Amino acid sequence: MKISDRKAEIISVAAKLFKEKGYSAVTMRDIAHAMNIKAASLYNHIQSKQEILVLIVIAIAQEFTRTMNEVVYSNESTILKIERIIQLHIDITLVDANALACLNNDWMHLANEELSDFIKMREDYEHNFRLIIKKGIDAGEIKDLNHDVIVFSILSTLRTLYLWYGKKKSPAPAVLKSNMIQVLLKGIVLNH
Amino acid sequence: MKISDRKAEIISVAAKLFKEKGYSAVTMRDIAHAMNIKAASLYNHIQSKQEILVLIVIAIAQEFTRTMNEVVYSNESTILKIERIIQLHIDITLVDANALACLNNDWMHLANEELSDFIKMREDYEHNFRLIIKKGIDAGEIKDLNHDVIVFSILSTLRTLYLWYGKKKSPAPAVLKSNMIQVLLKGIVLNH
DNA sequence: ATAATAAACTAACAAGCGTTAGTTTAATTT
DNA sequence: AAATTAAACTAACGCTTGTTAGTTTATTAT
Repeated sequence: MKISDRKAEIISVAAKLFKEKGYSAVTMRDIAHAMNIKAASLYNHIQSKQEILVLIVIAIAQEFTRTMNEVVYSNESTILKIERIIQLHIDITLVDANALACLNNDWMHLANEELSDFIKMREDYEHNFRLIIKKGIDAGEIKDLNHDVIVFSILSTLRTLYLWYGKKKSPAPAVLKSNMIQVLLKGIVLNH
Repeated sequence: MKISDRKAEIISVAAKLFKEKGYSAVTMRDIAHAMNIKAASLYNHIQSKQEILVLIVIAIAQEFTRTMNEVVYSNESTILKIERIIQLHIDITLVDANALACLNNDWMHLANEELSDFIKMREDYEHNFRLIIKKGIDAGEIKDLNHDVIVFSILSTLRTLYLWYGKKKSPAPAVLKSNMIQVLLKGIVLNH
């Protein structure tokens, strides 16, 4: 089941519109108009509006899941694991900020297996990240603060990166990464 | 122009539904059904679906604006200013998590003056927070890192607090505050 | 040249949308 | 008791929604 160029184009255009107005507020006629065709013509390439959302969201969710599974049980230090998760979010933000917006805002409009699959993946992702933090605390690498506060402070920053970094892509990715490591791991106050 | 109890109830119920599915996906019949009345009956209390959104979003946006204006030019230290902003977000999250979700996800469905007013308020808020950070860096209180990274790392954490803290309200607000100050200002790595 | 295919089109559908008009019911005020 | 009011109701409106059916057009393969 390969995805044709035209189908990929529809998905890309739809993702951009979904980011701007949300899945429910975007009509098939909106998507068609953005491609200079009629709404009915979209159905030569896709099966339904739902399918577009599924293809946008699930692909990215799987990419997050795959890398997280690779990181969580590796032999690296906690710091290095977190750095790899930061890198993961930056990479995906650079490649597909629009799809990330859909994943964050429109996942609840998935249905049936896709909805439960997504929720499972999201729960696992948070669970694994919490595991990394827990082990870091046990190993004396991370401060013993409330786990939720640590987990969601970092995750929410990474998850909403697309909101401000998606458009301008400044500073350069490498600078962004090192700055985020500084801010998220070592804080922002100067100790003198 | 006072808001009657019943009108407030509609706004509250709507905010909860908007949080779950987004403004566009929630119908007037959904809201009515959640109140055990018919959709047409809602119009005895409100003028339109739009008005509900406006009342939810603008009230909270103004509260953020008011406190930020109070903080930004005060004579406190940068650290204390940031702590007051953290407190502000925690307070509003505790009182009205649903409305915060609307503000974050559905503001783009505002129209006309309300839309431009909101965008102005949001820009001003970010601008003022950036100003706090800048002055903190100049004063040698804050590390000289990329301003956007600092601003959005903190803001995105505060803005999405409702996602995980809204329901459980654990840890207690005071603990949450001190932990967030720790994490956001001093980082999470142990230095030995 | 002919056939086959991909991808656009027009027209229309049933369902759902926000909203309005007019009416009924029940509580409160005079 | 009568009048007023608040807040529900039924019924319907014009419009938009996602989607289907059948047709036309242009490109590619034989």
